[in-house]
Amino acid sequence: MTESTNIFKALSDKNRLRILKMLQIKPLCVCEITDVLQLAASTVSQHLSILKKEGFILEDRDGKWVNYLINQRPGDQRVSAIMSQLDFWLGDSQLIESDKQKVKVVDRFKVCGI
Amino acid sequence: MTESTNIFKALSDKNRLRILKMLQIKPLCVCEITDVLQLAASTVSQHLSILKKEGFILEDRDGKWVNYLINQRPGDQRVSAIMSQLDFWLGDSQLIESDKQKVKVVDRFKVCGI
DNA sequence: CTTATATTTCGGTCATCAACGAAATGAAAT
DNA sequence: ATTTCATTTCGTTGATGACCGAAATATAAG
Repeated sequence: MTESTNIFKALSDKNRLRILKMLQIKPLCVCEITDVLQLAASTVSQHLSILKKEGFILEDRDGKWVNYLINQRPGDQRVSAIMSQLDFWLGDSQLIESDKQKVKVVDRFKVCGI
Repeated sequence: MTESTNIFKALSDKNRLRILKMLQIKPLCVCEITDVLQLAASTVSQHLSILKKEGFILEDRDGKWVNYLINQRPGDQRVSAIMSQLDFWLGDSQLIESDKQKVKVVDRFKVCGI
């Protein structure tokens, strides 16, 4: 009996919304996201697993890295609806802007393995 | 410093979604909602206050009753967007259908003051 | 094969939230 | 004014969730 998950619950966490916005810039690996959000890698991994389970993102292993990226063809129409207008749902905050800047310059060879 | 509330958080609770669906049938007072959801009146009151704060619903006092109803002109565009297609966001479950039936026959003069 | 790095899983802590009953408030009826 | 009923507010409890560090896993490099 697959309990139908509430799609809003996956989006009720601010850091998960931040991750979605970051991935709209470009695919990122866990440690890059960790560096921007300043959270433990295990925490970020948990958030990513929730977003993946709901169909918002996909993972793509590349050697020892796992890249996460926006799912361009989600099975759930509601997911497409939200992702196509994420700015509308989110509103642009100072924090999101700051994340964007960091994502643009983040370099996994510098921030990983610290 | 009005902390911008996450609109998804207000919708992340199943019982609050049930309430919104019920109010789409007709305005209801607290004890009617209490009767359908089978929750304590204080709990229902709390849910209603959250939905009201986010602009989903309005209250309209009528003597000793307080009727709650869908806000037809929400200030927040996201609220209108969700409410105009609530079925799309929610999906129709067995539980929601059952709530609808109960709402149609509920009578405040019978269920209140028990 | 061993080491190093990236990630996930696990176990635990702390904060948040839904739920309740009791007490307080609001509004009518007696 | 007092009682009655609907609702809200308050204080508490139990469940859920975000977070962390440590241990386990996966992959690449030496």
